[in-house]
Amino acid sequence: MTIKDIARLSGYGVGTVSRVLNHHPDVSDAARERVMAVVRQYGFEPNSNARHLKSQTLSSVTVLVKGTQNMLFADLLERVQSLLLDSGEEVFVTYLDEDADEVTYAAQLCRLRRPKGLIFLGGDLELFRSKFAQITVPSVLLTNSAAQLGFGNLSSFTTDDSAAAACVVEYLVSRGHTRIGLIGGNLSGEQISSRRIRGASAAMESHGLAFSLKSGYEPCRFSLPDGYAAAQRLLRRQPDLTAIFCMGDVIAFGAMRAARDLGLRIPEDLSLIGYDGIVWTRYSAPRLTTVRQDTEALAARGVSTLLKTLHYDTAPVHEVIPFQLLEQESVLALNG
Amino acid sequence: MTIKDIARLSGYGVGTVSRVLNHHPDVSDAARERVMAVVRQYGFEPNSNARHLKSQTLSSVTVLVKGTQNMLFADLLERVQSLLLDSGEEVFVTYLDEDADEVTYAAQLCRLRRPKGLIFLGGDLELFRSKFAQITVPSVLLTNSAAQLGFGNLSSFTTDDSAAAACVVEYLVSRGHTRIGLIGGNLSGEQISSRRIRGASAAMESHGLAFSLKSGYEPCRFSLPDGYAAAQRLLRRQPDLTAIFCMGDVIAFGAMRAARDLGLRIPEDLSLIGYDGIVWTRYSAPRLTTVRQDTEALAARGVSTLLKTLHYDTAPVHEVIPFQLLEQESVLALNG
DNA sequence: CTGAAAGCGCTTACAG
DNA sequence: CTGAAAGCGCTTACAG
Repeated sequence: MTIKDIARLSGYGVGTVSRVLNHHPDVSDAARERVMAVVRQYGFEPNSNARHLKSQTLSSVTVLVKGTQNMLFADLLERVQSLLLDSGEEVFVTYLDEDADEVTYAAQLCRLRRPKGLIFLGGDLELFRSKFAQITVPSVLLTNSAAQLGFGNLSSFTTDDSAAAACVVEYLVSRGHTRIGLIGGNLSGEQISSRRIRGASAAMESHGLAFSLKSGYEPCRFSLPDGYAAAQRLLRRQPDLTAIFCMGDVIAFGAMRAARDLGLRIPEDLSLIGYDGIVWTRYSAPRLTTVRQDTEALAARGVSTLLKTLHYDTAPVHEVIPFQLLEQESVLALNG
Repeated sequence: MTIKDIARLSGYGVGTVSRVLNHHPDVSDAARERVMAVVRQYGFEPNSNARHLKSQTLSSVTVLVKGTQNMLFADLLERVQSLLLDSGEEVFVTYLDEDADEVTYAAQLCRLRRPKGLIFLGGDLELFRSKFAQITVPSVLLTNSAAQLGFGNLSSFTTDDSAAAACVVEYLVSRGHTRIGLIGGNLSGEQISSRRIRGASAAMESHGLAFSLKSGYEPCRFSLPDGYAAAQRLLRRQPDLTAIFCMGDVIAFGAMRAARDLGLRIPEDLSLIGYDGIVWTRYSAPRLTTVRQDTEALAARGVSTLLKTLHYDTAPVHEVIPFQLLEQESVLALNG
C-alpha cells in the first residue's frame, strides 16, 4: 500500500494525496475528504524513509541520556518523552555511558539519522565547547548551562548547581556540622557535578572550615555500588566526619548502606544529604534530605523551547530553574 | 556529500561505491581500497533513509519497554542495548505506559519505521494472542512466555513466575508465616504479574491457608507511590498479616515505607518479600529478600536469539531462565 | 569486476 | 485546486 494506491483508489493524483497527508492548505475539501476516507479505510501510513528522503526534512527528536543508573534522568526522560509525544513528535532515545563523549556521538547521529532536534540529558560543557560546532540542528541541554558557550542552536536549562551546593553546606553548618565530606561526580572536565563540588568546597572555605579536596572528597559514578565504595573509602580515611554531602541521591543511598555496614546510624552517627530529589528520597528510611531539582519545570521548559526553535528561528534560551532544599530526616542537628 | 561525490572522487561508478560500502564480494581490491580511502578522507556516512528506501531493508532493532518505573526493565534495557550495540545493531528505545497496548503500538511502528526486529520488555499475553499476527518481523518477548501462542516469529524468555511465587510462599510458610498478603500487578489480562499472583494463591491454598484474593490481595502499578497506597489499604483491612509478598521490588519498597508509617518495624512486626532482584534490594535497610530474576541471562539469550532469527530463518525459541530466592533481611522467622 | 539505468515511495516546484 | 514529472540518495538486476 503506497501513496500511488491511495491515488488510484481515491481518483486523485499522487500530488494531491501527498498534499492532503501533509495538511497542505491548497486542497479542496472534496479531495481532502475523499482521500482521507481511503487512507482511513486501508489504515495507510506513509513510508517514513521515503518521506524524509525527498523532503530532506528531518526525522524525529532524539534524546541522549548520559548515564543509565541516574534516576534523575529516568524521571526527566519520562516527562520529556511524554511532552514530546503529546506534541506529535516521534522520539528516539539513546543511552550513553556516564563517561561517554555525547557530543561526538550526537554529531555522528546527525549525519546518519538526521534528527530534527536533540535533547541532552546531562552533558560535559568541555565537550560541548570543543565539538558542538559541528552540530547544526536545534538542541537543548538539560541540567547544565550552556549560556557561556554562545552557540546559536543550543538552549539550556539547569539548576544553579553551585548555589544549591552552597545552600547545602550552609544548611549543614547551621545544624552545627563542621566536619563535612563530599562524595560523587567528577572534577575532570565540566561534568554536571563539578560545579556542585566547587560550590560546596567554596562554601566550606568561606565558613573557615578545614576542607581539602584531597582528603575530604571522593569522586565516583552515579550508581549505588559506586556510592557505596566511595563512602567506604572516605569514612575510612576521615572517620570523624559528622556529615557527607553526596552529589546525587543514588550515590547517597549507596553511602547510607556503606555507613551502616561500618556500624554507623543515620542520622545519629552520620548525617547524609543528597542531590536531585528523586522519588526514592521520600520512601527511604530515613527519608533523605536533598536538593530537589524541579524536573517538571526542566522538562517542560526544555521541550517547549525545543519545539519553538524547531518551528521558528528563535534565539537560544538559557534559564536557571529554582531548586528547593528538601529537609527530611537524614540530617541531625548537632546544636539543637 | 553523497555516494555520487565519492564515485567522482574515486574515479569509480556509484554502483561500485555502493558495493564497497555494503561489503559486497564482487569488487576488486583496488576499487575497494580506493573507494574506502575517499570515504575515510571525507568521513562519508551513507544516508540511512535512502539506503532503506530502495533496499526495503529494515532499519534498527526496536526495544519496547512497558512501564517506566520498573527498575527491572531499566536493568534489562541497559544490558540489551549494550549487547545489541556490540553486535553493530542500531537500537531504538520506546517507553510505553504499564497499561498501554504494546502490540498495537508495535504494529504501527512496523508500518512506519520498518524495524528489523523487536524486543518487548514486558507484555500482556492476551494482547499478543489477539493482535500479534499482524507483526511479521522477528521478535523476542522478555519476562513472559509466548510458548503457548505458537507464532513463528516470536521467541520468549522468562522466569517461571508461577513456580517462583510458589517458592516464595513455601519459604514464608517454612518460616512460620500463615497470614500472608499479596500486593501488586494486575489480574486482568495476562500481565506479567498474573502468573505470580495465581502461583502464590495456589500455593497458599495447597497449604490450607485461609486466603481469598478479595481480602488478601491488592492490585497496583509498579511504582513506589502505588506500592505505598496498596500496602496501606491492605494493612488497614488485614492488620494481622505477618508477611506481605509484593509482585515487584519497587512495590515492596513502597510497602516498606507504608508499613513504617503505620508504626510497624520490618521485619520484626511485618515481613516483606519482593520480586525481581533489582540492585536496590542489596542496598536498603533491611536488605530486601526477593526473587532474583537472572537479567544477565534473560538479556543475553534474548539478544542472541533475536540476532539469530534476524539472519537465518530459525524456529522461535522459548526458554525458562532459572530464578533464585535471594534470602536477605526482610523476613522474620516466626518459628525460629 | 564494473557502469549505466531503473526504481524504492514520497515531495514539490512547475504548469495549467 | 490539481496533475505530470523531476528528483531525493541509495541499491540492484542487467549487460558487458
